[in-house]
Amino acid sequence: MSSLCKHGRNKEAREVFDSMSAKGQKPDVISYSILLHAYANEGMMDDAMLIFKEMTHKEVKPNVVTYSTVIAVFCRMGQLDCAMNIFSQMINHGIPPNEAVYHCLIQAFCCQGDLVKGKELISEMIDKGMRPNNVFFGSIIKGLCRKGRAMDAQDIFDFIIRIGLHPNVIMFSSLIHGYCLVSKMDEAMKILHAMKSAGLQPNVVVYGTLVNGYCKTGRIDNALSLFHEMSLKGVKPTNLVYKVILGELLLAGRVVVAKEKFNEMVGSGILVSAATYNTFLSGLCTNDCSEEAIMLFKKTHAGNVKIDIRTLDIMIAEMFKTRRTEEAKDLFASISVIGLIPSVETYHIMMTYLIKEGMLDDADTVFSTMQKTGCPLNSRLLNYVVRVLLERGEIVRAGNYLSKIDEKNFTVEASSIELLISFFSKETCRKRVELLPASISFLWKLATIDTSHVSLYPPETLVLFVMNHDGYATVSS
DNA sequence: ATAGGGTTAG
Repeated sequence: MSSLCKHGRNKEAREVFDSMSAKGQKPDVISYSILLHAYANEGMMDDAMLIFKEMTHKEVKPNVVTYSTVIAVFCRMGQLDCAMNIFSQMINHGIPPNEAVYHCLIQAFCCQGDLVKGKELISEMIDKGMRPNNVFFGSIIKGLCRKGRAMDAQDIFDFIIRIGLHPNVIMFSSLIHGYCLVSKMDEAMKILHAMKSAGLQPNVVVYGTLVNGYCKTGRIDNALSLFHEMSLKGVKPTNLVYKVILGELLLAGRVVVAKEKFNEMVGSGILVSAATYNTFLSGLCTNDCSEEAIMLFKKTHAGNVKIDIRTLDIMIAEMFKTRRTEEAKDLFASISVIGLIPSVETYHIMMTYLIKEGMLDDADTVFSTMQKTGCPLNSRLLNYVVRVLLERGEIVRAGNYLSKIDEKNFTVEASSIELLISFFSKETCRKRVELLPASISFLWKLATIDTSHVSLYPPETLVLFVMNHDGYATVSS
């Protein structure tokens, strides 16, 4: 039964359980507890409670594990009063609660109830001779911090120091993270100092948390100085810390420093993830350093720098933007050679730029390749393609992609409709409306009626056309 | 069989 439950096969476990009863065997406390726990784990709280009730009927005495599981069930459902009832019940039945039971309750009271009651229970368990450890408190502090309750986490933190425990690096970093989450960077820094005073050496997670916190609050120079302090202390920044700081530097337009940091990272020999590399490359591009990005990309293929499909997306787009159409096409062609798979985004970039370059047949070829490879089509791509085609006056091709939208039951986005309307409002283009697929061509009349928010078309079929505020057009009759 | 630590994710 135990192994069945472990593999999520609760139904079979239940069958084993039932067959035991059928054979006249009386399931023991452990069997009941296993089943109870399995149900609780799957969120089937009602079934779990039925098992618990069944035990009392069959006169199987719940033990500490059974109670603990039931208490956990109530705590998870946020029914703390019920949890406390079970807690009293077990004490009345002469079963002393253990650490697991206290942990459940304390965690629940601290994170979703009364902090004072939580602390009361902590004192109670200490009085009973149990020594809650750092792991135990760590999860409570994390739970509070996750909810943005850094001050309450601090309260518990101070409390455990008062009762003579020594928080470790992990607990300090949890609390620091808690303050970072609510943008209280000064408080977070106080904790860093407290940590140093306690004789603990901040590690890369602590520094990384703070660097990230400073970045997210726009205090990039503070982030940089911590970054510096970290290196001085011999704490090696990880790829992720670099990613955070590079992203932020480039967002702030600090290209020179970003380049320094990038070179430093590559030079240090750590593995540079594709995500970090992409952050750097796209940051360069948004800071008008496309040429540099392209040069870098061409030389950094090997070594400790990883690439992924997103890297190629960025570079293909950049090559188009810098009029390197052939190189863009070559790069696209090389994707499968490198062993990567183009994403919808890749196809999106290829098609829209090819159309903008007037290479319409190439764009169609890319589209059919996409269909052949089974890459899932999305509405955004089709709408985008329709718009760039319309902008070039390519009605027939736009019509083809509009039919695809229809076929797939996607929505024609409001901006696509707007473009259709403004295109066909031009006297010279009006007649070309018949080049559109029938399902779409009705739109041209809209242009002559009303292009604002609500229009009625055509009067004889009463079709209501509404431009939603979320940017989608809906047509209903 | 019960509770059960940390930072950044296009």
